[in-house]
Amino acid sequence: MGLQVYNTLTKSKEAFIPLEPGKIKFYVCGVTVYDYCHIGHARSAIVFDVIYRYLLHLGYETTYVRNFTDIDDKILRRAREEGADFREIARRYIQAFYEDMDALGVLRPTLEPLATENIPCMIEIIKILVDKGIAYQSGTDVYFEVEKFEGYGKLSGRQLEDMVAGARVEVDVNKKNPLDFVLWKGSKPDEPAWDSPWGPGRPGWHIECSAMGSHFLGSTFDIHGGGKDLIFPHHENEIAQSEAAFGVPFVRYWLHNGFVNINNEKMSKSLGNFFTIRDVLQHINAEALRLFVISKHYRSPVDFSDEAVAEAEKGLDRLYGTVAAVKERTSPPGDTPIADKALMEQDKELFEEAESLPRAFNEAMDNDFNTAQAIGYLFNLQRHLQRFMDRFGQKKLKGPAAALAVKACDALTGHARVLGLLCREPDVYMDEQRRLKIKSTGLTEEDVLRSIEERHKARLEKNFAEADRVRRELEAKGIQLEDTPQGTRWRVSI
RNA sequence: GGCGGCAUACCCAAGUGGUAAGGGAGCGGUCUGCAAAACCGUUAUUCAGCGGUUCGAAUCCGCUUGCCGCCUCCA
Repeated sequence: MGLQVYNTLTKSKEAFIPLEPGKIKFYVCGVTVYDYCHIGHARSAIVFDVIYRYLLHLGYETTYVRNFTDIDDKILRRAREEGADFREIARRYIQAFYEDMDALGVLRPTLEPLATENIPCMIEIIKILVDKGIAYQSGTDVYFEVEKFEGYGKLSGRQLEDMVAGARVEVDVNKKNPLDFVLWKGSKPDEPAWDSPWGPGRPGWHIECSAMGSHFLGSTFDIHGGGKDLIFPHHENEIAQSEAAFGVPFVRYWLHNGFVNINNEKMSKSLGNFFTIRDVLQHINAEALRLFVISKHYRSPVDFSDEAVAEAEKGLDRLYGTVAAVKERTSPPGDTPIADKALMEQDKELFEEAESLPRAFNEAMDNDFNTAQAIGYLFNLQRHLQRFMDRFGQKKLKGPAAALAVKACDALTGHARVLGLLCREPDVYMDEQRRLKIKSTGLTEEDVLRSIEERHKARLEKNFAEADRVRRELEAKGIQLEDTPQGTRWRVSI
C-alpha cells in the first residue's frame, strides 16, 4: 500500500509520492523565540520528530528544515520590556529551545535557518510580487493583495467573502482589503531595520517560511507541517505568496497536528493555561511525555494532565522492565548463528510475533502515522516476550532460548526507537526515574540505601519482622522495594 | 454569522463495510519468607441517540443531542 498521509489541502488521505523518488523535502514551522516553549510546542516537536524518524526508517533521504522566527513584534516588545537588544532575547530563547528539545529527545533537523539570516530571499520574493502587481506599497509597508490570488482560502476551506463578512477582521486604513497581509513592515526610528527597495524595515511573519522553504527546499517541496492553528492565516498566506510569485504549487502535502488541551480547552498563552516544557520535566519523565503524546493520533486533540502522563509512564516502565530482563538474563550472542527452526521450536508464537512486527508496525505507520496502533503492537510483543522469559523462572537463558529472547527484544527496541522510545539503556532510564521522583518523597538516595542495607542484615538473620518493618516504613514514604536475585532494587511509587 | 472536528468499557485509546487492538485502573490467580514487579484469567452481545443503505455498519448517508477548534498573535 505504501505511506498514506492526510493532506489538509485536499482534506483526504492520499498516497504519499515524493517529487523526487527516494528523497523528501520537509519543512516544519519553528517557534518564535520570545519565551519558553510550552507543552503545545512539545507536542508539535514530538509529532514531527516521529514523522521525520519514520521517513528515515523508510529509507528516504530526507531534508528536514525547521526555522526560527527571530525577528517579530513579540520579540521586540520583550526586548523593550527588558531594555535588551532583540538579538539577545532571540539568542536566549533559541538556547532554551535547544535545551527543551534535547530533553525531549527530539532529533535536530537537517537545517535550522534564522529569519534574520535570510532576509535577502524574502526581499526577492516581495519584489517579484510587487513587479507582478500582486503586492502594493502603502505608506512604509508592503501588502499582499489577497484578491489578486485566485486560490486564496483553498487550504483553510473558506471563501474570501465569508471572511470579509466575519466580524473579527481588523480594519486597517492602509489595506485595500482587510485580509491583505503585510509582507514588509517599515520600521519606526528605534526599531531594528534592514534596507529594502521600500525603505528600512523588517519582513512580515508569513514571508519568512515562503522564503526559507523555497530557498532550501525548492519552489515546490513535499511536506509542510505545523500546528492546526497555523492553517489560517499563516499557511494560507504562505501558499498565496509562494504560488503567486513562482507560479508553481508550493507544497504537495500539508500536515497539521492537533492541540494540547487542559481540561478539554486549548492550551494557549492568551488563556494562561499553559505549562512550559522545562517546568513539566521537573517532575515528569520526558520519554513518558513522548509516549503519552504519541499514544493518540497526531491530528486529534489530546488532554494533558499529570495523571494521564503517569498512566503512560507505567506502560513505559513495563517496556523497559522487559528489555532489562532480557539484558540481564541473556549473554551476548555467540558467533555461531542459531537457525530459525531452533528459535521457532522454543516458542512459535513469540518467534512469529517478532518476525511479523516490522510489517505490522509499518502498516500502522503507513496509515497516516498511526502511532497508537504501532504502540499496541509493541506492547503485544513485550507481553509475549516477558511471558517467554517468565517460563524460565529467574534462570538465565541459554542457546536458542536466549537467541529468541534477544531477537524479540531487538525487534521491540528497534521499532520503539523509530518512535523515539526505548532509546536508552534500561538501567539508565530507571536510575533517571529514581532521581526524578525521589524529590517528592523527602528522602535522599543515601537514606534509602541505608534502609535497604539495614533490612538486608535483618533478612540474613531471618528477622523478617524487622525486614518487613523497614519495607513498610519505606513504602509509607513512597519507596517500593523489589527483591531480586541480583539484590534489592527500589523505585519511587508515588 | 461562516467553516471544520469529535462522541468507542471505570479512565486513556486504535479501529474508516465482515463481526470490538493496546495501555491504565479494578477483581481473582500463579510466583514470593512477606511484598513488589511480571505473567495468567476477568471487566463493551456493544461503539451518544434516532432513522436509512447493505447479506452484513462503530465504520457509509440523513437528522438530533452534547463537547471542542478556526475565522485575531498562537504548535
